[in-house]
Amino acid sequence: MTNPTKKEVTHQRILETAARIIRRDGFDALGVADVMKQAGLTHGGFYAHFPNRDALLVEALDYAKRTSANTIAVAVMQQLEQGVKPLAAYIDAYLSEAHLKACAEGEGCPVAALGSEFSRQQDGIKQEAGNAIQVFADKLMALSNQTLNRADALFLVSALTGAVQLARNLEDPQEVTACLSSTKQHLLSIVNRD
Amino acid sequence: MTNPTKKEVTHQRILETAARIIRRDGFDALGVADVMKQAGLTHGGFYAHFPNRDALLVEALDYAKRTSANTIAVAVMQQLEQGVKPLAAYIDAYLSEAHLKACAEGEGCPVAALGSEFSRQQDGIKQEAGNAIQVFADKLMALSNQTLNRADALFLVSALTGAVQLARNLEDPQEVTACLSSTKQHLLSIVNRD
DNA sequence: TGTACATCAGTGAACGCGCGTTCACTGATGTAC
DNA sequence: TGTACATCAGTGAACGCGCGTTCACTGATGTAC
Repeated sequence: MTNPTKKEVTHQRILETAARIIRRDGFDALGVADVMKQAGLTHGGFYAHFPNRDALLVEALDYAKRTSANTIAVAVMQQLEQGVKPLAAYIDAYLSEAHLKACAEGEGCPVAALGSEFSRQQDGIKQEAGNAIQVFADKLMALSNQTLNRADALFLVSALTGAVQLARNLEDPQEVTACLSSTKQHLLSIVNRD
Repeated sequence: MTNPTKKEVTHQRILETAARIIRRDGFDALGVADVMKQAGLTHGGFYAHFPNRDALLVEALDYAKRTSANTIAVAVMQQLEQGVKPLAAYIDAYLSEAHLKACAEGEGCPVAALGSEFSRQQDGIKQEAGNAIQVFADKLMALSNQTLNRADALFLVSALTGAVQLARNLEDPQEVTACLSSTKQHLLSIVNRD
């Protein structure tokens, strides 16, 4: 792990900016000039970092996948200290208002933020999306101490992402809470059956 | 119900085309010239039917909401004749490979097809989306003979749409089946607890 | 240590293209007498 | 029933604008001797 060059630092900053934009505004909303401007650069330099816009999208999704875990990890840690089981803690954190807010700001789970857009993107994005889902399912299985099988893990992924997405589309705050807590309750009761 | 004018017939055809495009390719992918061409017209005439592109998107989503039920209704009917309970039949049809295919062709449930895009669109779309979710939840409650409360109906909506979305993002056919059948199993067991 | 030159990272003007929108026009349908 | 005119539904050329991409250039950093 040698010191990163100036260019590598800039590259990371562009990625970080792009990862936020695609999660907050969607793939189509990302403009080359816009990303560069938000990263404090001018648009011309973009092609020294990426061959084209498509390549940035793929790298940005990968970056989002690798870093979005952090937001939730903090909340999980807090619960673990209180003796809550790891998987239950994760479910609780994923379905929290804090994660909902993070999503709106482009810092939440990319599967929830972009779930319905993956299938319309270039192959590279579809592959990254597939990988993100695998990683997500693997993490849930690991948190369950391997008591969860793959099919059930996929169910959990779909229920978690579906709930966050639906909650974001409800205007009434009471219904948002109802959707989140109802999902939390059902998933925990399934998970606690060991 | 008087005879529709020629213009009204054309208007419907544009809507039908647009409803398919937005569900198959997303809101951003809909181009005015493209819709008109697919509807057998030239782009110039568009503005005699809609004030602008945004207005078409809203009307098209409304149209999608009103008509997407048909695809599933057929499958539900078949099961009802075999004595399956209405809500169970609906869940089974919604999580079928047939519905997955319909989604890919722009004829499936708009909430599953566009779930992660609603929150980034104009207010009119957000309202239509909110309404589509309400209608969806109401339908599930009606099918359950009102044994389902609103919070649980919202959970079902999120789990159903989440599962279809996730299934569409999995490449491995075995995992697609695993995701769908695992969700089916869990939801039915929740629903059958009456 | 100082000078000359090469490389690096980023700038900003310019391009081509697609898309939403406008508008003058046309051919077909309907209405008045 | 036939003629004259108005309205309707759609056509296609043209516009302005934004966006992805290219490229000649610049100032800063590093290297050779």
